[in-house]
Formats: sequence, C-alpha cells, structure tokens
Amino acid sequence: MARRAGVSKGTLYLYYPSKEELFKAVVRQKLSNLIAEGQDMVGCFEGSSSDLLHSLMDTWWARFGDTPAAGIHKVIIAEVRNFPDLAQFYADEVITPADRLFSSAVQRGIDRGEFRALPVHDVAHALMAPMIFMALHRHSFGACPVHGVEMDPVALLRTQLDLVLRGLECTHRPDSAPT
Amino acid sequence: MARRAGVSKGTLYLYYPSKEELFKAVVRQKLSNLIAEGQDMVGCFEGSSSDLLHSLMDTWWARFGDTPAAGIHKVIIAEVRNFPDLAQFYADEVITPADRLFSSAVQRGIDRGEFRALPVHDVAHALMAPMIFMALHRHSFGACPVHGVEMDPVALLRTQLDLVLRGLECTHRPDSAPT
DNA sequence: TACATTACTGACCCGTGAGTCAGTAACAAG
DNA sequence: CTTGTTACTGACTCACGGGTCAGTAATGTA
Repeated sequence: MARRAGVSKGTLYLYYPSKEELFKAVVRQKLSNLIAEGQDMVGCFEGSSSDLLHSLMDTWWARFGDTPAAGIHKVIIAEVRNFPDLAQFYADEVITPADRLFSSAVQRGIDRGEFRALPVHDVAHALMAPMIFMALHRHSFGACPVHGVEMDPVALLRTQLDLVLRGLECTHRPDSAPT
Repeated sequence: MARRAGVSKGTLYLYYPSKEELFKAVVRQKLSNLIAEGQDMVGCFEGSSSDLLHSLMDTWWARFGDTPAAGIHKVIIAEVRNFPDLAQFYADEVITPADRLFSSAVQRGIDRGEFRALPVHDVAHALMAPMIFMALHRHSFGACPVHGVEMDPVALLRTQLDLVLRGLECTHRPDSAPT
C-alpha cells in the first residue's frame, strides 16, 4: 500500500471509491497532462524534427520515466487482466494519445523531408518502448540489491535515440531500398 | 495457477519444493538453452552482422517472445521485489547472458567494420527492449478485449530492426553492401 | 462548556492464491 | 486377492491485500 505515505488507509476511500479510481486519478494527473503538453510542443516547435524528438524524449523521461509515478506501468501490466475496464481506460487515456503524439512528431519529420517514409506508428513504438522498458526495469530490478543489471538510463537513451535518428535520416543518398 | 494444465496442484509440489523453484526450472529450460544456442550462432555465423542480428531477433521472437513462456517476463517484473534471490537468479541466468549474446553480435559487426563503434551494451539494449516490451504487451493488453492497442509484432520488429541497423551502419555514404 | 459537523483512523471482514498432507488410485509381486 | 510401493489428488490452512465502518479527533459555533 503506497497509501501509507501520508495518510491512513480508510481516509483514501473517502476520496476515491476504489483503488481503481485512485489509479485513474493518478494517471490523469501525471500522464494525460504530460501528453497534452507534448502535443502542444509538436504543434509549436520551430527547429528540426530530430531536435523535436530529442526534446520529447528528454521531457518524457525527466517528467515521468525518472519519477516514482513510472511505477504505474508496472501496476498496469500486472493488473490489466483482472480489470478489463482499467485496460480500456489506459488504452484511451494513455496508449492511444502517446502513440498519436510520437507518431505526429515522426510524421512532421517525414513531411518536412527530414525522415524516411517509414510506418509512423512502428517508429513511434521504437521510440517509446525503450523508455517504458527502462521505467519498468527501475521499478523492479532497480529496487533490488542485484548485481549485473545496472543501467545508465541517460546514456542508454542517448544511444538509442542516436541510433533511431540515424536510421530515420533520408539523406542516405543512394537508392537503397530498405524494405 | 497455470498448473491446472495437465496435473493437479499437489503433484507439482512433489517435483518442485516451491513456486520459485518451479519458475527457475522453466527459466532454465526455456531461456538458458535458447541463449546458449544464440551464442553458438554468433560463434559460427558466416554472413554479415546485419543478417546475424536478423537471425538472432527472428529466432528469439519465434522461440520465446511469441510463445506462452514469454509470460515469464511479466511474472519476473511483478514479483522480483518480493523475492530478491529470484532477482539475482534471473540476473545471472538470463539478463547478463542475453546482454552478452547481443553485445557480442554487435561487437562482431564493429570488429568487421560493418557497424559504427557505439557502446555495445546500449545497442544490445536497444535491440532487446522492444522485443521484451512486446512480449509484455501481449501478455497484458493483448489478452484483453481492448480496442486501440493492437500491434503487429512482426511488422513492428521489422521496422525496429531496420531503423537500428541503418543507425549502426558506419558507411554513411555509398552502398557498401555488407556480405 | 455543550453541541454539531467534518476529517480521519485502524481493527475487522472476505476473497485469492501459495503451500500442506491425509487419503485414494494404479500397478507390481507374492 | 492382498499387500506393498509409488503416483497423484483436492480439501484444508494461512498470509496478504482490497475494502468497510463504528468510533475518535479536530474544528467550528454559540
């Protein structure tokens, strides 16, 4: 019970009818806002799409991945099969909007001729998956005194983004049909 | 209890002293062997390192990610904080060897002049994370009747690998078709 | 101080799932 | 058939965590 942080058990049920609703409240506060901000950023951004993706990733990691709230992912994965309506909520409130956010940033790059015309949703996934994976890692193995699984999230994300951005570049000149 | 598949509860405890030990047995049978095979593949492979990574990814997905055994990841992430020795076991038996496997394949590419000299462990992560993430997804949202989160794992992995391999290429110029 | 209204508490209830163990089924040998 | 040995079973116990609610504390009002 993360609730012991600050207040007793019963009190929570005065404010939220169930653990599920509490969860939804946390998700809305932490994630929905962050995604909306990101969407604004994509709309207003002036620089290159590479820089845009850098900004998105950095913001996401600093504001969510690197905070205790990232534990949400773990709970979602663990509980979703027992609470189907929570699954639908999370899909509508987080997964779909986040996908749209990153996809639109990638689409911007394609439209401006900076990126190759790859399937945007798949690219969006390639960008999000490692961050989510690292968040999960930090909230499982990262919390144990286990040797051999240490990670440097920032370095890892840097390499990851470097790889993907290079992979996206269309300045590869020669025809080279990728797929 | 996945145990109901074939045999009754009590019987299991004749063969395994606890659920934890059962888990370790499954992990050893499913994962350790697969990783060892992969390591052999890296040792013997004749073709280009791009093809090697393709083979590794395909094998891993077909033999583990796309099977029920991939649910192991979910359990590990959910339970690791309550069973620290299981965490160490998994780190020693799976995470470290898998990291070594993919890192060695990437290192091969660097040594042969096919890939840029990026930090191999980070690249290995970039390769493994999306697969693990998809395995997790299939065993959480994939099992619910939820709309808006469908994935095509094969297409996604193809795009992901295409991105990373391009990102790895050191010849940012002409063809240099790897052999 | 007396009373009312709101904010909070933690002992209790109940369902779930891990682990136990007395008992049953299956089979081989006399 | 009977006895011994092995393989298996599922009702039971127990711990844990979500959720309830009668009761206590805090605050306001006169």
